[in-house]
Amino acid sequence: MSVSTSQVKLRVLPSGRTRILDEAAKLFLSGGYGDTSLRDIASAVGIQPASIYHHFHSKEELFTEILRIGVEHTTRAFDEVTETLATTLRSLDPQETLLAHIEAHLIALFEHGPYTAANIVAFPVAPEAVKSAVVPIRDQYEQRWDTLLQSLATSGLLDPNLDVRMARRILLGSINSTIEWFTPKQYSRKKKDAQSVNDLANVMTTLVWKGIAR
Amino acid sequence: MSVSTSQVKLRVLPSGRTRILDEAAKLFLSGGYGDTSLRDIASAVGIQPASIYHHFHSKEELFTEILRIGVEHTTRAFDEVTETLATTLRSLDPQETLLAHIEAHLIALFEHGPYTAANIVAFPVAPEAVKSAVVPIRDQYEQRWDTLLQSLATSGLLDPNLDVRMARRILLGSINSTIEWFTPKQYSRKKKDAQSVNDLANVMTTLVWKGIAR
DNA sequence: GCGACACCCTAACGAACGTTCGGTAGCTCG
DNA sequence: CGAGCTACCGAACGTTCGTTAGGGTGTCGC
Repeated sequence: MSVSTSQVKLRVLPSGRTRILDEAAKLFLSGGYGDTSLRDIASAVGIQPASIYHHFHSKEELFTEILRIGVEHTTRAFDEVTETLATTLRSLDPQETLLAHIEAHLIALFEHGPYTAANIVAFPVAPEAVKSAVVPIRDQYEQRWDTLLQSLATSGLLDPNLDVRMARRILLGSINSTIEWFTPKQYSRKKKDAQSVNDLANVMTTLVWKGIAR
Repeated sequence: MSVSTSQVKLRVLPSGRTRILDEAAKLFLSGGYGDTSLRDIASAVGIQPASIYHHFHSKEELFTEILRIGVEHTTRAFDEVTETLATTLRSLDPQETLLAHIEAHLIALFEHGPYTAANIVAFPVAPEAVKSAVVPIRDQYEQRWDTLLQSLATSGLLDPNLDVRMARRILLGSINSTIEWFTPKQYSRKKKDAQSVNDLANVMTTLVWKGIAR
């Protein structure tokens, strides 16, 4: 008890800038860019609208930063999986590789919630200036998927008629759109159709790999 | 030449209300609900903002109507395919059935452009009142897909481990997300990767049916 | 030829918006 | 102790927003 309470709080609780980002991400996620005002964000954080300008130059910069963080989380998750798989000695089943990356993407989507999810629902209707700022780092992430799928293709593991870039877009599109209907087990209230992110990843991978046909 | 020019124009050109809907749909599609003002819409149509209120009670009603029309187009397209397939005497290949419905959905998405597309990109960040007004008719459409897939499942044509509702959600999610990257041949400027909606439907169907694995 | 109605106008309302400015409390460090 | 910095506040700015009120003009049925 010798450590002062204020010091502990400062370490544990998010600082001002992070608090703004967290609350803003939630609001942008549910209301988009135009319908979320800086006054909404400020009141969610418990500060005055003017105080936001101490941390960000403009509303657009704040929004761009949120999208950037979201992509960053996803990219890092992808790279960690790649690294883990590389250091694993056992031979790599291609379907397991796919599963690991799909799961990582889904975890980023549902676990780091608002930041990543905002990239799905709020990006398409974002101001042009925001879009063009985020597109380059989104491209970097998509490039990783292209590389992964291409390596599977050159190993002869994919349908040779498949357009890899097209397959990647459809694949990521289907994964991302789960944000609109899936609720992970731990957050769901009704136990009925509740499943874990892991379950979802398994279903998605099987579906992508083998299709829906018997 | 006995028919007066004005009469012909009145039949061919969209009337005031339709013009408003058309322009508004385009703007809502690219900017979402909050960032699209009635003044933007009015100036695109070439009228005054106040004139919109002669046709719609509020901005929300206008937006809701656009989303409603979009779903209506998609639903009608689905039903027309069902009817056509029913009156066709030859036996129905399940994959062809799927292809026909996927193609119909994609045509509605890219041909009736803004109305249907707005349901994909602008709906998730729409005001709650708008969402709850559109959800019931969206459900009706999704119900048709559930029925279709369920009939395939009970015929033993689908993977028995498959959750039909989940598969439908993933399937529709992947189809809908094409709106963010696909540009049909006739509209595309660069000939390189240009393909028709029909081509896209074929790729999607094969992918959904058999997966990406060789 | 005249009321009724559809359609669009000008003008303006109050509210909400992003943003700016000057100031202040508290902490750090010489 | 006091200069300097971080984090925030209160008040206000000019602008834009959705919406309303009231008026004008053309067309159509009677």
